[in-house]
Amino acid sequence: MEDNSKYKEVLKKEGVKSTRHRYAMLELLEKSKSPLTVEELFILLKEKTSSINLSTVYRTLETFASKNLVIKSNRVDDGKARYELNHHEHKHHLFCVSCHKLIAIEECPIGELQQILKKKIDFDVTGHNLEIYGYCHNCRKMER
Amino acid sequence: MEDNSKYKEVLKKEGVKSTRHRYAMLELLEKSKSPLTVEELFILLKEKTSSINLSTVYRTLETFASKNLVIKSNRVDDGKARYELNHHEHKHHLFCVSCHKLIAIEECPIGELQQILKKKIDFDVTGHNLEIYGYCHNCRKMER
DNA sequence: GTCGTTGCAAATTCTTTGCACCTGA
DNA sequence: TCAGGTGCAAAGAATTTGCAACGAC
Repeated sequence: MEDNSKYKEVLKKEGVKSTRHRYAMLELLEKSKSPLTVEELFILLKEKTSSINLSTVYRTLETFASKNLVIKSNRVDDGKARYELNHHEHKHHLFCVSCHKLIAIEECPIGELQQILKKKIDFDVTGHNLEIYGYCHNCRKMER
Repeated sequence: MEDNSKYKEVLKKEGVKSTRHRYAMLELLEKSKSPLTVEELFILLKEKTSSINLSTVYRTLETFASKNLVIKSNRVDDGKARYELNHHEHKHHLFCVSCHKLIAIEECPIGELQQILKKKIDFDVTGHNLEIYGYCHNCRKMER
């Protein structure tokens, strides 16, 4: 028996119904180390739960996004939207332009710049968005 | 008679053929103050040149992007890719969330991070994109 | 003449929608 | 009960592709 009380509470707070599909989606998104495409999440859901429809995944993700439970991004340039749980924490991702893998990193080089901007031009940074492109370890090996 | 010699040279350097469609595309992209969707560019092209096919626009933009003549981005969350001329200048922008002013800055905090990523996880950075949000000098004053 | 480029139509891929049925509150 | 959630099939939108004709070099 899984403990879905945490998710149940979250969903209730947002005024949407609790269903096993939604628990599963939140759980998978929470587990995932990087943003998932709808397709990826759909496949994981089919493995995890009995059955689910693609439209349901799309619709539910849209619902979640409108409640700010998840963050939708089109950052990666392959025409697929990606969703991640809104942890309200700070993380950036590396995107491998060869294999399309996303790698989360803890490093954030903005902090220092933030101070500089404040001093230099009195600009008060409230947020930022950083995307880094390149070749991951594996693809670098293959390119050699 | 238009002077396309500039574009001709660029195209030749990249080893692709020079055509009037391509001149028109480069010119329109150069004129545009903001990245264009394929559709937008297509409409402008139809006004400008006699006729052109949508697939040609798609194919040519892809060619240009692969030669780094243009930059493709999916920043805007409407499922449409946008293209802008690659001016090869490295600059970031501060975006004031209050007055919507864009401020260009020279500072770039990525260089150091790039080295770290290479050493730490053998990730080879080829590009990045940084957007910084906040309140500019003027709007800060008003907030006080 | 050759090979890259283009037009056209059809195919693909990602996403959305209409409608009937189902289910949680 | 009953409004919101879901499945299914079909529609829609953005983008890609196959192929024949065309045009730059």
